[in-house]
Amino acid sequence: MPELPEVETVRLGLARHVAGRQIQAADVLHPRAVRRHVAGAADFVAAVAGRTVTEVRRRGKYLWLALDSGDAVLGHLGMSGQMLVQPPTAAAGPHLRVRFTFADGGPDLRFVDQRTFGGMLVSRGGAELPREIAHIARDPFDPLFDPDEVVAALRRRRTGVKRALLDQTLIGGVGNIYADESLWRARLHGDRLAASLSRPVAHRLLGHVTEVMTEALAQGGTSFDALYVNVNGESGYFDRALAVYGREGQPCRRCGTAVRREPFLNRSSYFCPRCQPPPRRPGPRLPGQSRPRQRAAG
DNA sequence: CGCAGGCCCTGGTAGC
DNA sequence: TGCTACCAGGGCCTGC
Repeated sequence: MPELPEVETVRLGLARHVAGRQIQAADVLHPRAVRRHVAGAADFVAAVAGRTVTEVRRRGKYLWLALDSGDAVLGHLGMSGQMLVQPPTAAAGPHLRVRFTFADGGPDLRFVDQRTFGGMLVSRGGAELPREIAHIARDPFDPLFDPDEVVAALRRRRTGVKRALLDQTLIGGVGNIYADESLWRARLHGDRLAASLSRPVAHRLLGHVTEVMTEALAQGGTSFDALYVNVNGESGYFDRALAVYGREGQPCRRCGTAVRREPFLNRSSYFCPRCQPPPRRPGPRLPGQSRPRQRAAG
């Protein structure tokens, strides 16, 4: 699933293959792909036609093409989105949602998204930073990312530390995979109350977050070639390096204890029950804490 | 305002 | 074989 390292890999690919080129036209093949462009698909298309891509930028899991008009084509890959650079003659796959052709007659940019959680919009005047994502916090790859500030904010949260890590208004770019991996490295259970972490422990956790995503980016960077801007939907080459995510029942790489999977926010958390002991709960159950599977009412 | 949880969506797969 | 249920899950939205 595309998290920060994967999105940054895509950004690098787009910067290489799309920056500096003039868009000839855009074609929206599925309305849901531009559902967040409230002015509609026709307006989206009109806003990009004839514009030149000046830069490709990113914050957290969002990325955008800065245009010479001052606008931006803002995109999010969701769970299954891909930005593919393909020859205009390449056949359209079943999940092609938006296609951009270029005035130079070179490769198209194609937004392909099976599950349609992703999408695009044109942000007016958003070339520098789209206002639509002003609430997204800086991510660890951002030069202005301030660990002290994030640690302070984290320690103000009265919720589980994993929930806090996934909150994009606190820290950008962390998803389920890297949250679990970071917590394993820090030997912390995700249900630990964020506010209960000491300042040094919180700093150490943040260091692991940065470290694991940096390592993943280094792996992701190896896996795209000239005409294919990699996302590949899966975890990429980094999946073989994962310590806990997706490894239910397999031995912890540190202590050999079987990795456990538990329901978490209608998805899963993976952790080592020995290295990452669940917090004791003397009082009422912590909200958001893992609990046995419950069926939704209805 | 902080926080919890529902919902959106589809293809692959497990189970019956 | 064909059906159902489940799974992946980021972010927006609502409600408390």
